[in-house]
Amino acid sequence: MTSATPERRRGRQLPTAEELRIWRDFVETTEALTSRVAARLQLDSSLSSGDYAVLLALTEAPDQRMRSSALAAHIGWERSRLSHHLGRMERRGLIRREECATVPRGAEVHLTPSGAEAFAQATFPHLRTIRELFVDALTPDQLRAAGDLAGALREHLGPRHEE
Amino acid sequence: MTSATPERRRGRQLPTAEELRIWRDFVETTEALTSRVAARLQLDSSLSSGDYAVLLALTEAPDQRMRSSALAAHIGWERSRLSHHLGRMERRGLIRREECATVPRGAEVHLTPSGAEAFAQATFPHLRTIRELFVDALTPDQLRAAGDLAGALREHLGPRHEE
DNA sequence: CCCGGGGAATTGACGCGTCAATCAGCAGGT
DNA sequence: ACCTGCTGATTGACGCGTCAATTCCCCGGG
Repeated sequence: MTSATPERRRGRQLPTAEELRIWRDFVETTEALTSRVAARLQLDSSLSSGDYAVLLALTEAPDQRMRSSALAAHIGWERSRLSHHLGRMERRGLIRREECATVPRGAEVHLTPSGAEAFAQATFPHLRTIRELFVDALTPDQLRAAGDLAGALREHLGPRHEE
Repeated sequence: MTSATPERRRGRQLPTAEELRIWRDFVETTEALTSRVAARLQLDSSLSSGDYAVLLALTEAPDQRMRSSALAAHIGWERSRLSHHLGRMERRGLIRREECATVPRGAEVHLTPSGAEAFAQATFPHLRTIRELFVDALTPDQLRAAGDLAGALREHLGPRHEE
């Protein structure tokens, strides 16, 4: 029996129809939102969100360069993902990879002038998009709630980081 | 602080640092969440979220079959995306495509027994995952807030659906 | 000197998404 | 009949992600 103890139906049973509805709504909406933001970024500047993340990190890095493993850790990507992405970005001239003197087998990622330029051009419209599609959609309360939500979800997620 | 112009600083300026922080938190967290849910689904049942969405729609469809355009509309996918995905699913024997008698050039997507079976096996652990990673992470208030948020964002997003 | 590890990074295969073409039938108009 | 155009669906090219090898180099033992 599925005890209807007031305190705890959580943790044992399946989600209710209402909870499920919220889940689907939530997922579909955030997916739509991020894909719209990404599409605008692409239109405005020919950069993907991934490009933007990399360029942002490099722009803020001392000397606009970074070891690729440090970069991966910084933006929370898997190494191989970054490697593939850097390959594509290098072809487009946004970054450059150089052998690193200090570390054996260490690659250093440099921001090129054209990469810096692309980032500089992109950032203003991108921030505006975030405001238009996210911030402006929400009341101050809802915005706070979004922050809370993210915190709660992340906290719940973080611990059990692998089985 | 952000100018408290009575009228509403919305729509003109860039997001504040705080708003931006919330945005990043929100996006990163939801991305982590959905990718974890997808990974679990994959582990438990060898289905991707896309597979699941398609199988769910077909399972609920009268006669477990559906015109592919209707299917695309139902789950909100682009036609070509669905086409690619159905190709992959057909190779795995989850669905079957047949020429549709009534409509010229119309393809009808059928759920195969093995597709139905896979869905049946997948759904219970998947719902449990949703409860564990999403519902259980939130208080009832936060859950409601998530629904509100989705509603507000979707509403703001929906109108200008494309130019 | 050779050999087994181990860390840093890359590579390849493959699934997944998007965009832009393309194709097959079925209008209508002239 | 012959273009024009429409809708439904597929295809190809390419970017993106993940997982499982693989490479390179260095280090510590034997």
